Amino acid sequence: MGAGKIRGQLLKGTTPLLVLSVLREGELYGYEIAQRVRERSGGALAPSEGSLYPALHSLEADGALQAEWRDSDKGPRRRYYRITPKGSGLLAEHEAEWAAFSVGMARAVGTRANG
Amino acid sequence: MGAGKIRGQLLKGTTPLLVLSVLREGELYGYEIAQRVRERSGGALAPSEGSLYPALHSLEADGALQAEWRDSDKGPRRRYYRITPKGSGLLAEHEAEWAAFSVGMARAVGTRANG
DNA sequence: TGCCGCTACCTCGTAATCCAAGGTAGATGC
DNA sequence: GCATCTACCTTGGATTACGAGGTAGCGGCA
Repeated sequence: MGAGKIRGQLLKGTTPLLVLSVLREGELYGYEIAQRVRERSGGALAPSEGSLYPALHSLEADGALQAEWRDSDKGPRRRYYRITPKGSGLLAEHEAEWAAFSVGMARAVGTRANG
Repeated sequence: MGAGKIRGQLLKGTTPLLVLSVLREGELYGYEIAQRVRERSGGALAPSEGSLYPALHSLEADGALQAEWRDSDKGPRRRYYRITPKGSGLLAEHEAEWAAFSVGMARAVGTRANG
């Protein structure tokens, strides 16, 4: 069954990290963030809108993101998100936490451990 | 290490994988499983009893674990858990899912921890 | 005897947050 | 008008981690 999307509990807590991480590239709007995450993860990760938009609002409320409405030539207006200095700090924290977690999992599960 | 245990949402969905993984070594009882996970992860992961015991019961109900009460020389009796063939299959699935998730995260975030 | 601390099991309520499904709305094509 | 695509947003149900509390046996200590 190969390349199914990851769904369910594993994604919990990673949405802010994914959002902040893709926004490091520059400004993006919500719909585009979802596509970018899916692309960059090779299709493995695809946070749904029901979790993406609340996460964006939460990050904006925390001051980690700065947002702005802009009209589009075609289609509805878009809300562009940009990472703030505070967001960069938060990203660093999330990255460190993910790294620690990932290393801990690798050791505990040990499918490929050195010892 | 032990600077900070991973807590909260990141652990979601990983408890069955961790339990099955440490039980690959052989029979263990619940309290011991928790200690083993903590040791093997270098202190990074420490599922609490409030999540460990429900997970054990759930895995046993699914037929992934086989359990047996035994008296102890000192202290209360212990419930020893052993992994079943079905549990081994489930472990393989969880490992594959974790691997896919971990790789997807590494690609999306750009922070590699293992492999 | 009584109390405390350790091991070892279990359950409950709260909190987080994911997902599916549905809703609003503009632009385009038939 | 109606369907379709983009793009935003909300709601309700489900999963599950955690803290706090409970039951119990054993040993140490006064």
